[in-house]
Amino acid sequence: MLDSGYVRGHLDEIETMLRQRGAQVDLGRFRELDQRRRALIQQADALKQERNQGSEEVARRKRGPERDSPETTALIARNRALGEQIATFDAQSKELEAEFEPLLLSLPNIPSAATPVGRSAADNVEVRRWGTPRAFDFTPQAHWDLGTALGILDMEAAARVSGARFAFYLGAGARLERALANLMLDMHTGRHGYTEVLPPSLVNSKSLRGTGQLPKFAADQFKCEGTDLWLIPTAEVPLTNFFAEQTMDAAMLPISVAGYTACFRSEAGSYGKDVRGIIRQHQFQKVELVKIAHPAHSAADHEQLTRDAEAILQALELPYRVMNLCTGDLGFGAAQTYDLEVWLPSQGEYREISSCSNYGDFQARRANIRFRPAGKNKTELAHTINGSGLAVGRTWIAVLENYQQADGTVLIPAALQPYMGGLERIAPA
RNA sequence: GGAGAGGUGGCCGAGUGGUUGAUGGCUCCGGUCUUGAAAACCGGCAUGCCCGCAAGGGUAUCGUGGGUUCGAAUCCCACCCUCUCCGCCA
Repeated sequence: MLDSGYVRGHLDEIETMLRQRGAQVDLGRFRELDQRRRALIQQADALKQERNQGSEEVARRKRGPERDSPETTALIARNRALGEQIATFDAQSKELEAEFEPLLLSLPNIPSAATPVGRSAADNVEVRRWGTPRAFDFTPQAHWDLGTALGILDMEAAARVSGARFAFYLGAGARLERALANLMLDMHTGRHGYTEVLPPSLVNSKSLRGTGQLPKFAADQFKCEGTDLWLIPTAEVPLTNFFAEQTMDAAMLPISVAGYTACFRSEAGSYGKDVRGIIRQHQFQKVELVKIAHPAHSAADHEQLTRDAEAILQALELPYRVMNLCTGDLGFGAAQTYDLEVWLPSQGEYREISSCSNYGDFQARRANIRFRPAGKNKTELAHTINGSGLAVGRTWIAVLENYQQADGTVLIPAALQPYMGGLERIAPA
């Protein structure tokens, strides 16, 4: 969420920003509601002041000889009348807030200066590249063919049991998922200084509002019928909201947490080539990294978190590149985002496997995440940063496709073998 | 799920209708003292919104939402959460 006073003072700038994002938001409506709202507040507050002074006067009289004088009675009557006027104003105010607040909550974050201006993913800027895509002397298979033939992936069963966009992982396939998650968590907690957190998979709507999924993106989430509970679309939601309504000591920043969870996204619709396989699922597993940062250091912390995610790809020896997302491709709440894209041989291109974003104070303002600067008593909004470290399902795909052999077997990357009970190769059962 | 107790500021903890945004303590910040530190002492220390260049002023907030009242942290209702006991369960 943006600061409403800031928006008021920077309408032109915000308009430019929205255009660069390709967003459609009616700022004229904002201006109108904001003006009416402030006028209403001024009138109501003036009446409330009058009433409060009246009540104090009544209290004073009640203690003295005038306690039941006609003047006192008249004063009480006048206050009652004021109360009725105030009630009218408050009702109007409430109605107006019901439109104003969602409008404010639906404004996306302002891209940071480090974010390139552009229309779409085609305008994202490549920052660096690691590894070289392997040269195949045979036509590499897609992960769904490989996985099905190896008996480690069963999408037909998932369609019967759950529906489209779910998967069963079997045998070495299930183990591979678990091994990847363990490798990632071990590296992040052991070498990168993150504290492991196992959060709830269901959160309330307040938390989703805190991280920015609500109110705008309700349709992308799964909600549990008859409750205020939602399946988390990413561990970012519980991990970030863990710090909601909290005031951190500046000396503790940045706070780094990592969690492995299932993620649930409704994402109903068609995605071209992604309708096949497990690139896009209603449920996938992910290791998520979250940092609560000092505003002065959040850019550096964002870089570090991105490097931490990259370290996993390097450990697995998977070729990837880092993209600095342009304004047109930037997520709703992000000020700057680095996407990590892993090489997928069957598609002959780099595909997103992690998204590392600095949110600035956008989420912190919604969730009220504060810190107390050293030497000061005043608290300030913290910055929040998060990123996948990594999306385990897509890492599973990358391992299968990049390590496949001509005979249809898949070699296990050296770093992963200890997590696979020493298994060096996945072959048909 | 049932019964009981309770939710107050960064933390602990007073406060059952009228200078209570809230006593006191702790933490923290500034200062005095000290070679330095500690201790002691003095002062300061919640947040949102509105007006204001600012100083400052106003308003709202004692789990959340309603209600009663001239006036609510205090009374009433609903909901949420925590704790204790029971039930159920991995």
